[in-house]
Amino acid sequence: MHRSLIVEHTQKIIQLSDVEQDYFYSLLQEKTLLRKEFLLREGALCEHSAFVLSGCLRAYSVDENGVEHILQFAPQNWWITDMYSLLSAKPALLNIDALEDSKLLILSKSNQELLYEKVPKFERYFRILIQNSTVASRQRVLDNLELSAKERFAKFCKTYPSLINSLPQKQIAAYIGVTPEFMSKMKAAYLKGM
Amino acid sequence: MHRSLIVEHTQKIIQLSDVEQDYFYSLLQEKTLLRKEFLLREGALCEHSAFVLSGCLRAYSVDENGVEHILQFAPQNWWITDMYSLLSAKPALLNIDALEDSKLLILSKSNQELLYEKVPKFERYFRILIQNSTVASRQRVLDNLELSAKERFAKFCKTYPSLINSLPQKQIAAYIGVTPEFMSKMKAAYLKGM
DNA sequence: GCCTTTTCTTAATCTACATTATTTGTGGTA
DNA sequence: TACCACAAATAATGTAGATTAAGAAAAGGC
Repeated sequence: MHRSLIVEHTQKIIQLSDVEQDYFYSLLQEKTLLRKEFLLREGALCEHSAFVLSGCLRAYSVDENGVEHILQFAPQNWWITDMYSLLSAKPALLNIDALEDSKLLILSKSNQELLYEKVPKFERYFRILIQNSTVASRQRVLDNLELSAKERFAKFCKTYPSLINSLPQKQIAAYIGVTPEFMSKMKAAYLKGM
Repeated sequence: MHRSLIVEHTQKIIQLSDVEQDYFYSLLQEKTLLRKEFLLREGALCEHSAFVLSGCLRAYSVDENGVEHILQFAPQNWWITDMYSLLSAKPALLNIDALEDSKLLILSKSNQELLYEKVPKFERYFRILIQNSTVASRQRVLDNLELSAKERFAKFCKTYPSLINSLPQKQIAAYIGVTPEFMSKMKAAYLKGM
């Protein structure tokens, strides 16, 4: 069942034979992460990517005042990693931890390279995922430049309707770039306007 | 000479035979863009990527108040496109124009697909470029969340020292996300502190 | 089912940066 | 040589969102 989730995900992008599917799956390692447990800590070397089978993770950094800023949420069917550390082999700038108990499939960097070598189609699979990720993060840069906090909040609600109800409000505040206090204020104003 | 610039660029990432180089180059089309001329306008379909041989381009969007926000500068040896429009075949959200007279090599979407098919190594080439672009834009999201305008300015100076002197100050302001007036103020304070 | 910890709300005050307006400098061109 | 469009500097005023502080509500752990 775990297997079918990730296989379905790849099949949306590339066509794999049964043998290729088996080989891919053999390179993955199951892992359970409890709420608040870390997959990666700032300063460590990131040597894996993780595919989320259930639960939800987040990637974030902590600024000099101890405030957390969230780069990415990873609910079911999302990949998450510190791509900077993974590619450059330098210490991670990000923390990755679980917002709730989660099940993962781990792909190590070396297995990923093996995969590219043995099944070159995966170059395409990951290229397309990364393309989508680039489009999204570039759009987010623009959103931060041109939208007000209220507009970013409204856009988040529209883009990730399922996350709005499943995540603590303060986590969403740390994603859209406002304090929890201001987030609460915005939400109150938003509800009043309905 | 134009040819050697882009060939050198690919050779840093993948190894190509002479035949493959020739084939790649045959899919490219030279183009000159004068200062202020557009490569792409918001609302149009983006069907190309461009490699900059000389000069400098920028990708930006215009908000509801008519203010420009710059997503990317593309000086020599950079690729630029509206990846969202290119991939989704939906109208572009970005404008791309030249900040100075520029020479480009254009790769059409259909030629890029042909290239992937004929020389699969290019899957790797573009995957790696896009990975780097993702890392950079994700880091920029974090910078916008956790750094003050002054810190973003200082970081820009460190990251793109050559652009600081070649670009108008107001373009840099539109990139780091402040008004030209505040940019001027910051610069004065920055110079006083030296 | 209780206790602890975390999350959310409200409100007063504060500040980084925007807005508006005016002035000065500068390369292109007629 | 003067003109014009555009880039940059300076300064007064305005505001979105931060900070601080406190109490209320909800959720997790045992």
